[in-house]
Amino acid sequence: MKATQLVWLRNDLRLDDHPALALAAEQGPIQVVFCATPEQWQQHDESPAKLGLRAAVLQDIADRLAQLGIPFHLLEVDFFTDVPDELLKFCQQQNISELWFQAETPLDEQRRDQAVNNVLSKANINVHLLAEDLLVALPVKTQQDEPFKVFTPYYRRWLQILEDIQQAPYAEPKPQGKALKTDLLKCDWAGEFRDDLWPGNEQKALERVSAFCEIKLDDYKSQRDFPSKPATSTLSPYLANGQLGPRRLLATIQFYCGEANRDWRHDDWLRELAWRDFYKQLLLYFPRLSMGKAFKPETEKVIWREDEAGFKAWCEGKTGFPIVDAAMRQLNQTGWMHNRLRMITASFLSKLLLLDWRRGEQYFMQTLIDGEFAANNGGWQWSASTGVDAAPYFRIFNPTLQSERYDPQGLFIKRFVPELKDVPIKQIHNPPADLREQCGYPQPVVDYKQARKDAIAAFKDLPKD
DNA sequence: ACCTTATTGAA
DNA sequence: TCAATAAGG
Repeated sequence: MKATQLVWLRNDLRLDDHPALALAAEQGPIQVVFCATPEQWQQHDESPAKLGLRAAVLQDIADRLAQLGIPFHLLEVDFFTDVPDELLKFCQQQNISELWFQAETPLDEQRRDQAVNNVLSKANINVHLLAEDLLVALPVKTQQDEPFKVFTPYYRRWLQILEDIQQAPYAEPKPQGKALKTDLLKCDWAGEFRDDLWPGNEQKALERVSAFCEIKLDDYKSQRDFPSKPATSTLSPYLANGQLGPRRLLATIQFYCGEANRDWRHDDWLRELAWRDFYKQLLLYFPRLSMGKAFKPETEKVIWREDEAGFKAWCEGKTGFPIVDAAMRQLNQTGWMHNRLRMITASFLSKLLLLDWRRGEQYFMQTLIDGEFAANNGGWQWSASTGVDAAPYFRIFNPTLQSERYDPQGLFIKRFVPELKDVPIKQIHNPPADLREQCGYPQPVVDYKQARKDAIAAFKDLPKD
């Protein structure tokens, strides 16, 4: 009789392409557990939308596991620090001696996993802690054995390694017996989310990957920067909860690039997946990133402004800069924001309002359905010029120019800022004062030229540590 | 993964 | 006036 293998799901909520599930199932019959930690999630600013999607995904998994005859258990405690004892208790009750899970890189998660490893190992439970589930989980290091601090060289090395280690997606676990009764899970912590935009269903997520690669991969590079066009994958909410596995994404890219006779290694969307790996693995080497610290120590000396009215206007999409406001309203209404707009709004907060980038980072986490610590922190520090491979401090987005370039017809603005729906194209990017008055649209909260000068001055001559 | 300003030469 | 280009934040 083979020993029962317990698979602990965390941010990898799927059955397809799941290393821990697949490898555990080779060893014996499996059971699956998820441990909710709602207080901890709140401390980490996880948004209601993200938790809502998570609950839906868990229900989908529970139902499908029941069909396969695989037992699923939902545990709940308050904090990560409560998890080791809860898992130990569960293993002892169920007489389980093998536990499988995949690493996560933020510091609190690393510490939780180490504690689980210690507590369960002491109780003679074998802990199989697999690598973080990235496309390239192996260390990607320079010739000097240092972690890369710039994306482009990281990406070159990453591509080389990826070619060597290419791994096919893992198959979904096989049926393990008669179907079990399905339970309705109790997830009091779940929040509202746009399930019309992101169904909490693994099959639909996988279909979206294929549809995106088949229809949009060719034009991704040329179209991705226009927020009014549906040119991006919109898969990030599924990546954040781990509803899609990285090998499945790579295999789908390779399949459709092959069909189109293109080299998958030059695919621009794959490059975005490399950014995801880049930011996640950085947390292993630079714990200060998980501690609210800037990557560049000298930028801790920047004196950020105190401006509650400005912050509130930014959050609510009432800054008087149409593209910024449209972007923030897209975030508030859907839980998602187009990537180009994330850069524009982050630059606006950290440079033009000169507010501490951590405030923007937090608001994004509290609102985004795809909020994910590594990428969110990485993106904000890039924008604020405090991070790895950061934009130079003087690289400040001009919201009006960005708007003219990437929303030339004002279509995106009109979709989310209805006050401006009748404003002519020529004036939509920066309407004159009297027209704003007529439309009931706010005047600009900052003077762009002056704000730009102030931002450059705030960063200039910082003492090097 | 940016923007401004100065300069030049053409309309 | 205006587009193209270079330099520098």
